[in-house]
Amino acid sequence: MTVGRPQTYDVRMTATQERLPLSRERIIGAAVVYADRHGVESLSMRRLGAELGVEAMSLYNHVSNKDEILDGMIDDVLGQIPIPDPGSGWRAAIRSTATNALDVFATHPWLVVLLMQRGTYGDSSLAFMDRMLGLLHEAGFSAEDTHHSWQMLAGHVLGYAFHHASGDPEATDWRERAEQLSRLDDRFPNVAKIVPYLAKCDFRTEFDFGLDIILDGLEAHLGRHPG
Amino acid sequence: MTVGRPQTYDVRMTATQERLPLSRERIIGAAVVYADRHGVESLSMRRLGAELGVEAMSLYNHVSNKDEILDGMIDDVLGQIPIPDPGSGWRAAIRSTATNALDVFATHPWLVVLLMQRGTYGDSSLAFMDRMLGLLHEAGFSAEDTHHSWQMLAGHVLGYAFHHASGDPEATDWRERAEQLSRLDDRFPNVAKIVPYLAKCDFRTEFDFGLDIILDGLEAHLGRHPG
DNA sequence: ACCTGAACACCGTTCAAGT
DNA sequence: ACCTGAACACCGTTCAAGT
Repeated sequence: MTVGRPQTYDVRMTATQERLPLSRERIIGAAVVYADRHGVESLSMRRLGAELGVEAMSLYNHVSNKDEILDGMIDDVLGQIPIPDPGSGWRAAIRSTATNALDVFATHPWLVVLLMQRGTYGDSSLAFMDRMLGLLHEAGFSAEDTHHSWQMLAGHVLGYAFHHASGDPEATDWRERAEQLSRLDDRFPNVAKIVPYLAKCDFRTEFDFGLDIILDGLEAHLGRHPG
Repeated sequence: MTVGRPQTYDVRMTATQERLPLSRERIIGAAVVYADRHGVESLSMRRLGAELGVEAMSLYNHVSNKDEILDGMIDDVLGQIPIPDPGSGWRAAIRSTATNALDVFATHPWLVVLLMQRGTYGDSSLAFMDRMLGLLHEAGFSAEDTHHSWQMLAGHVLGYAFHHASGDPEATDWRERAEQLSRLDDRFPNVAKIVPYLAKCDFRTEFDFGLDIILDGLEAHLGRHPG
């Protein structure tokens, strides 16, 4: 906070020194950081302004809407998903991209919330989708099967991202939840039976289990219906 | 509205006649209807009160929170998913249940939003989950694989429900979106390529395509790793 | 016992006013 | 050109007051 503070006692000086000029990027960046820390639901123009040392209304000089900030946040983190390397074969490329995408969803749990609120047809979503579709089409899938495969893979990632993000972030974690569930032996016996696996099982091994089944299925389908 | 209205000109009389006594069920029922019609995001205590011909504050006599209403809505619609018939084999039972679940998500697009906000470990969610886990376990899956399979199926359903619910409900539908997308030929060529299939393809055939791949994969896995 | 009006602490957003 | 205070129409929720 006080790092780089100039040696002067003029309060206005230090204030202006510490306050970089506002900009669209700085606002969106601050919004991402805020949402990572406190969740999107508590992100408000007033609070975001305070975070930037500025009144809420100042934000409207660089951004026309709260929605524009939200869309910007989506673009920001979706852009971080690495571009797949098609050289190593479609299956490996798809697999690593799905994993990378899940990583982004895991580090920014608000992403899946915003995608639902704001839709999945923003520019960065489309760009990402386009690369994946291209990969599948080049692999030999027909146009229709390319679409089906994409939907399936997207469904898998979104489903897991959803599951990971669901519930309020302040709430109990997996282990605590498992404790609660185990008390419900008689009401939900089958749930109780898998609680030990809930507790020990890694989220990502689950994801990979399903991902491999999907990839196996798609590969087999491609063999039977080459484009 | 005016059905069964008594033949009197006393305004207060007709008002009290038309207004059934408030109750938790009536409030939650009205909330479901309101959300179906106008979306959850615009559901407020004041508006819900108005819908019931009552002031917003009256609701607090039958419900302690807005959150209690939201949880009640989830319970209400999840309870509608028919219980699977295990007699016809696990695969058929799972398949029909997944389809029935998707139907519920499709008729109540707000459900996936609320599940994300409120978490997936409410009573009705657990009850549904317990039945599915039981089905899989009886089919011969190990406890661990039962869990994996459930997660995968839930991921598929939630992923598609998510995709169906994403974007604001007032927005353009599939065909209009496809029109917009087709204008982006040069920026997103691969997206443009599958637009015709987007437009004509039924949401549910997509879902079934993926569901069958998942079921095939699980069946094969069960053959290799019987519980 | 149930309903209500006023109030409180919040929202997003507009707009005229300041520098 | 950028920032701000006051204001508007909304939130969920509380509470004392009405019947």
